[in-house]
Amino acid sequence: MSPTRTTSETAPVEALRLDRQLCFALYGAANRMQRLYRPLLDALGLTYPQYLAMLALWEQSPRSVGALGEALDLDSSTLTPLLKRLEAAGLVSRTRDPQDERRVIVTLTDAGAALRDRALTVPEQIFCQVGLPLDELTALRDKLKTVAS
Amino acid sequence: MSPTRTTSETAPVEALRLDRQLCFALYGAANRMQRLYRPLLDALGLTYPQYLAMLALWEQSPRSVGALGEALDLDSSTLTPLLKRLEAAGLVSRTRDPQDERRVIVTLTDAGAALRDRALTVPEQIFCQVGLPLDELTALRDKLKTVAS
DNA sequence: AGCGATTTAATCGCGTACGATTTAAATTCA
DNA sequence: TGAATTTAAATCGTACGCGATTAAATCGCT
Repeated sequence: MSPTRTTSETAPVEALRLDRQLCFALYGAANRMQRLYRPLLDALGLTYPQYLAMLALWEQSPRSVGALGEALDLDSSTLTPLLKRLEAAGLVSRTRDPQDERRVIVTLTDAGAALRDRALTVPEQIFCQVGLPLDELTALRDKLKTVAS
Repeated sequence: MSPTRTTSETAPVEALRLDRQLCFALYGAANRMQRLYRPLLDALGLTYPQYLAMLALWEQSPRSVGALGEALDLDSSTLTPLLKRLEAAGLVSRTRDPQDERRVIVTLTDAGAALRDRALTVPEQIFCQVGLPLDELTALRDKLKTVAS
């Protein structure tokens, strides 16, 4: 009755089991979350990371690339192309800081500021699909903030 | 004493605050986790998603692309190029299933199976850096599995 | 003032993710 | 049986992430 041994279900090494990995749970949840947002953000003409950048800018608008990167934990090699696309979409402007020409200042355009109104319903729509009670969601979010940071 | 009004800290719309978003906590934690793994996986010659694919294959080796995609929640447009790179690295072989020529069967090579030994210490090394007690890590992992799935 | 060190973005290369489409093989069923 | 449908992978295009490097501006120090 021993299983056929053509497949190598090599003696379960517990430490390496996929379903035991926090990293995989995180990876999967992050991917699924992005898929959940996609249809809503498509309607706004934003990608998921662009949406996060807009959230940051809606909170505070003239910001340097560096400050934005700090807030999002992304560096300029990721942000620069993303911001150029937001600029091409007419949502932000990018100008050198006259006080310090190394810095690039990102500012919401009127269209970028206005887009916030259309984004207002997004969080609620996502919440409904996540399927966690608010208190658990909050606890999960706060626990995630402590992971490897 | 009101703040200067050149910056548009537009009246805090609670629902859109970055620090309130589960999606952003997830996004950040997933990115940070990947950065944590990078130096360890570099030593194994694997990327992070490749490592996850190898975890799945170490559990069960001849698997179709579809079955692997099911396990990882990825589709063939992501997996096919990834698996071709693992094949180029000599860790897996890819062959058409003779029983059903639509299917491609992915099998660990000897080198691929052997790599598991060198991966054995990875989970422990990561655990030390994540900074969560085991019971909290387990609870977090299991909660993540329920998110949007 | 001058010059090396530092800081800030941008650039480049590689490897994902994924929607949309394509190709080929297997299956259904008229 | 054979045409239409379904299924499995591959292909293609777009947009990340990020390590490594580069370029330009500023700072620090004598």
